[in-house]
Amino acid sequence: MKYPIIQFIALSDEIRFRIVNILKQSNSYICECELAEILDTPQYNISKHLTILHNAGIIEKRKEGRWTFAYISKSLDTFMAKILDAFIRIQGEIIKSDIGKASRINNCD
Amino acid sequence: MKYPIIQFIALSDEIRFRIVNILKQSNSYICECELAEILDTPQYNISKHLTILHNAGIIEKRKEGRWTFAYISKSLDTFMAKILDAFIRIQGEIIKSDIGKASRINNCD
DNA sequence: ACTATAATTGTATATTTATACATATATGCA
DNA sequence: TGCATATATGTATAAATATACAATTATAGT
Repeated sequence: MKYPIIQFIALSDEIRFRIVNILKQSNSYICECELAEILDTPQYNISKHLTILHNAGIIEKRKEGRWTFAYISKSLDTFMAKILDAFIRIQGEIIKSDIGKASRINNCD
Repeated sequence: MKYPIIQFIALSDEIRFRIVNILKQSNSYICECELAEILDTPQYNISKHLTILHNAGIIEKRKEGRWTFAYISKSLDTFMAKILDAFIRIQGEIIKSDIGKASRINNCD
């Protein structure tokens, strides 16, 4: 792939976009199993989507015991963070849901 | 589709991303046949991709005689324009090509 | 060691998407 | 009218992607 569209590909799937939205809006790191519950999809599905998001540099993973927590990449280029900020803010009306269902959430830092 | 990912889908294809890149960097409107030449792909392919980009609100079309000129949507939400600006600028090193091949180009306004 | 939970990975299937091909429409000009 | 150019569209195929299923690894607690 010659052109840098990997981030757009990563965000062009509804489940992946919702994952990013949840992580961004909650400003937390959330474990995989929790995402599976919130998004009502099998855990292996989340696992594969997280890999795609991670390869695009959008999220990071942190393993703690049995859990793998995902969070928005801190080393994410500023521009990409701004893109996500702007996009989520502007489209906010439509994507307000998904937040508030999570219990196994930790604040970042 | 519940979540607003239509723009990401539109930009997640290499040919479509290159079309947008060409239109943005040239700041012009370019006819479909020219895009087909530049991108070395059949005309019907460009036609279908332009439809997808148009439906996502990213480009507009203007018909003049036999030609259909495409250009970056002027009514495009500011945030989306900024997203594209930022993305293309930052990734610029990789996507400098494609520009300069076009002959049937008109300046916007 | 055993069990339960969380995550990962490989493969197979289903779905989606892009492309190829054929054809149709529309315009401009001789 | 006839012909060339530019675009659009319907359908079929090929390619890519997401999902389902099965099996495996890893960790924590009993």
